[in-house]
Amino acid sequence: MATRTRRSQRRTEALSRERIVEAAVELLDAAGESGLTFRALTERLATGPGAIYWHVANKDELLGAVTEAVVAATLAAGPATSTAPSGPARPAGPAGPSRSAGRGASADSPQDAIRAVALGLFEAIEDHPWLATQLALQLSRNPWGSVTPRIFESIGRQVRALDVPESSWFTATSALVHYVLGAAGQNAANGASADTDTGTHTDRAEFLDTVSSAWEELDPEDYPFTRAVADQVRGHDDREQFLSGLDLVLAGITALHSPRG
Amino acid sequence: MATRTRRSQRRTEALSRERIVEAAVELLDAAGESGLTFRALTERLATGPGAIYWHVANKDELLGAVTEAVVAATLAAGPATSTAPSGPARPAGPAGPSRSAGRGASADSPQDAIRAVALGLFEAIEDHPWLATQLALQLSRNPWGSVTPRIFESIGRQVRALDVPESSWFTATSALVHYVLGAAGQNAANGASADTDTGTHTDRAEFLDTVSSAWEELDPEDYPFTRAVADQVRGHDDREQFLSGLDLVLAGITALHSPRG
DNA sequence: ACCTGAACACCGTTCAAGT
DNA sequence: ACCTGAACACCGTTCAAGT
Repeated sequence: MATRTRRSQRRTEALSRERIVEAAVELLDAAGESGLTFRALTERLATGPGAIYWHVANKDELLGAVTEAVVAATLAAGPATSTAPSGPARPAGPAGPSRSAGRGASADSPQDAIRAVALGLFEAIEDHPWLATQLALQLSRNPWGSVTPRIFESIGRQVRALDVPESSWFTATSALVHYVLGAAGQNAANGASADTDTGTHTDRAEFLDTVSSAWEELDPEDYPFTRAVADQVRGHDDREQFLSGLDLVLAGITALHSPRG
Repeated sequence: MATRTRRSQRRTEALSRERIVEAAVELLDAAGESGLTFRALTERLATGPGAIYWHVANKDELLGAVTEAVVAATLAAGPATSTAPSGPARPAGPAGPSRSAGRGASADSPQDAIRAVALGLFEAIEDHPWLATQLALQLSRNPWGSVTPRIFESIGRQVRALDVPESSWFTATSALVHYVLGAAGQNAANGASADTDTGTHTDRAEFLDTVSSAWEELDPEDYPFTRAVADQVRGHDDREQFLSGLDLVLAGITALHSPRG
């Protein structure tokens, strides 16, 4: 239920690949991965399945197109021009005071530029939790598609600007991309995670609390580290945590490669 | 076709959760994610769906159990008892002094221990490509399950041994875990990747060649970096590449935290 | 307690037919 | 060229019924 927003312009616009992709994003955002079905799509677009299949080969291709569209928009725009009122702002968190601070102004150092790209992807995944899985699939299964090169390029250019020797470009860029996508993805699904056998989590704080508590109850013999770390899970600010990890990888790159530590 | 291996002990053993998990792993290994269906499972186990549902709540729980079983076996065993010397040792980055070297002998430094755990997961994903996606899902959607703590613990203990200050345990361990899972996952699907609109790839060398060629044909204006890096993709050794990236993250950790660089 | 198997609701995809 | 919509094969899941 509740999946019946807009249904206005039935035949105002003709069907097109773009309109299909747009509708698919809306369905994914509203109901997650399982919300995107050809049934729901035909209903929303007021057509039959055949019409959609004329513009798109199959569901996999549609998911690819959807992912590419969101990534392209993200990397073109940079991080949050923060789309106005999407929910109750951000949890704010104790986070850093200034940090990359600069909103409008483009980053000045390569490190800052990488942070900006990373934050852009982080926020895109935050807004579209389904994106994490799709990106992982694109990266591994379809590296010749356009989304992998796009992400690689936007981060790799800055790696080059870091004066990393060319022989290490691929390794350094890969490490950054894997961290960014992994960490952002982990953060993602939490927000909208549905019910599970453990209970139902409405908001993120409660979710983290559940995780933290579960970890604290692990066997002290087998899980001393995880137990010790459980408390850090509870209070942490996601964005902060994400950027700290990124700085770790950046530090590794400069430590191994930079002329000057 | 060809999915009809063993069908011997129809009623030799009673149905059990373990037998179901075992059969599920076999199906996943043989035919990938889409190969695991309750139909195929009932056929292989010579029962009806109801019997399976008596031991397992639903497909998600089954996938969770399957993932946990493989991870538990992997982390208990350590990396490849296996497959002889694959490739020329390590690139010997400038990093640590002695490097691991040791095969049989359990790792001596925390870095080596982390490399061992990482390699174990790398190889598990290599053997079970479907594991990459499942692990990502477990990490993000189900961190209170047992697989997340298990991975976290095995890597985190070594982070602690690295004399990282406690306030950074979570960040450092997260960065490592994300890198390991992301990089191993990227490597994974390639091996068995089926056909796509670009063609059909039987073996890995051909796959990499396709990717490399596709990247070389990108617009020089928009993708200078990716084009420049395309060649490195072709020749590289996966394991090598994987360990280099890991060393990058390790270098970042020691650079930021270690009493001694 | 454990298993059977028919049945249900739903899914991606096809295709002859229309305009 | 673009769209319709019935139909197909298949899926996860349920449940009355058996032992």
